[in-house]
Amino acid sequence: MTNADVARVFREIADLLEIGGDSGFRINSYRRVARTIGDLPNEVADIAARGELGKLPGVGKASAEKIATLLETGRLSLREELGKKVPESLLELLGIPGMGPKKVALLYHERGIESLDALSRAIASNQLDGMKGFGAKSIAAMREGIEFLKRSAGRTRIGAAWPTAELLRACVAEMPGVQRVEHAGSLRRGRETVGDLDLLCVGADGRGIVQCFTEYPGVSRVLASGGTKGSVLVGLGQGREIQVDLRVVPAESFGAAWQYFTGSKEHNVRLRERAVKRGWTLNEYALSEADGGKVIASKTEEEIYAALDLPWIVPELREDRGELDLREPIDDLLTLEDIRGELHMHTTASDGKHTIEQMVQAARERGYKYVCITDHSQSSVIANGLKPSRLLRHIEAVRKVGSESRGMKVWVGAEVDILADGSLDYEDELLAQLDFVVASVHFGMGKDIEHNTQRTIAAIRSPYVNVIAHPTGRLINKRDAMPIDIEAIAKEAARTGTALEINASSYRLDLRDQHARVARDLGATLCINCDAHHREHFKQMRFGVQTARRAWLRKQDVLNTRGAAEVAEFVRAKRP
DNA sequence: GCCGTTTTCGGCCCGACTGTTTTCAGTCG
Repeated sequence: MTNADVARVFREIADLLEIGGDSGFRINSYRRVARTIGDLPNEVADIAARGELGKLPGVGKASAEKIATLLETGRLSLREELGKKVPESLLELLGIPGMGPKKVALLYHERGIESLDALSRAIASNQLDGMKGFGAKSIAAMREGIEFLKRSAGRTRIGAAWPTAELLRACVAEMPGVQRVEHAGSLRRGRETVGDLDLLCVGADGRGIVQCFTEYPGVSRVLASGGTKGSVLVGLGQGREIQVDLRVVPAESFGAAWQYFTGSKEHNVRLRERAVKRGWTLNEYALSEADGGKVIASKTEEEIYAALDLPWIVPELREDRGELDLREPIDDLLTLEDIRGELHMHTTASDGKHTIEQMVQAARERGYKYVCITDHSQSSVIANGLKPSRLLRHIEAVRKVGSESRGMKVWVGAEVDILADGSLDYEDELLAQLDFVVASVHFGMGKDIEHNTQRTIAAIRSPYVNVIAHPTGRLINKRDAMPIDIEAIAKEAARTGTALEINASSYRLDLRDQHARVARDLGATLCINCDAHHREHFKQMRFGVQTARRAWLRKQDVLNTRGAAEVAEFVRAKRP
């Protein structure tokens, strides 16, 4: 059983308990366990084998036993009993916006509705008419909700959501009476996917601004529209939609509101607990004395954190992953401005869209000090990988561009396939002619964790390999990460002086945040690359940097924050 | 079910919007 499997079982238990009307606190603890396991960078089975399940946050004696049973037998009696009490297909009904456990239970007990299809049929044949709590508007909302569920494929890649978010922010900024507007939610925290978009604005006439917002031309449906809050659906293209929430607050509440709507939910719960312990209460308007007492802080996030004896915590860290235990802010947390070059990109020599000159020019326009051209190796046939003879000519071509490049170092490298047995797609004699080598797996990812790990470690041990690119091969929302032992890989990378990539493409973001954090903790150097196949792809660096910040990476942890001479020294130190 | 600077029991974060049960429960974030 993978971590995701264990997490799913705990989530399903929580959902089923909720439909059954169990204690909210008990339900929450199952959700907490699901989240803890789902977030783990390493295998929960290894933690179980060491007898350390109870050390995980939110995992007590009862949950530890359930996890162990699940890992040993693949089954859990509580889960199976709950599945017998009510049909499992009820879980899919919870996905309908506006539909919660109480309504699902009511539909099941009073009308025997067990699935999305059954609900669609019941609505179509007016079977819900006269049901208590289900008026005409509720039924219409359910019908549209089912349609939305079919159109939306869950969470959206941050790269797909970002342009729409920026457009909406600019649009709200132009509305009459709006003084300030900012992103909040998981977009601001830089998560790899977002569930919805959150905008927060300062303005006096909330109702007027919300009204104006719901009339924006891109809005396909208005979900809610009140005096301080509006929710709408906006098209993302290709028939996909995303929910966008706008909150309007007075200027004096902006800090409290921004903190509140940035989340994460878990971070906020911890923060409010901290407030309660001091006899205060924290909401989106202010940190204040309990029972409507005087306001302690509200204007800025900094004031609120300071009142709770905390440094201001950067949004990417707000995940309840230990950031509230920090006494001091992390020095030198990586920023976009720290990035001085890119070491993984493609040209028309393999499957890129631009020539060497065009890619170099695009990097120059971003202010980079160096680039490395890394086209595909011969085994990547579909990507027009280079046979050795072509590579030799390509090396000459890149060196020529480099010799004519003023103020920016141009290196020649390759993205070399790691073959099934861990060997590389070019001979050492050829690799030795390159300035820098990126190695990666492109096929045969379906193997087990032991095989994948040894395959990657074999590549790390080559004296010519400088970066392992997209180490798990995942494609967000498309292909799962291949299982790897990140601790073993990170230790070997640290020992040999090999960097591990955070691929900044929003399709990949690989290593992901939690993996990168483990890698850094074990002493490995990270390297953030856009894997650009088009000059526009350089813009994805912001997502890679946010992922790195979520991994608590500092400037010194990242290879391409260093100068060209230091990068060259990183290579030289590993060569024979 | 979890947890502890109110520590082994008794708490566990907070408010907006909607529909409709006309005083509030359900859902959401």
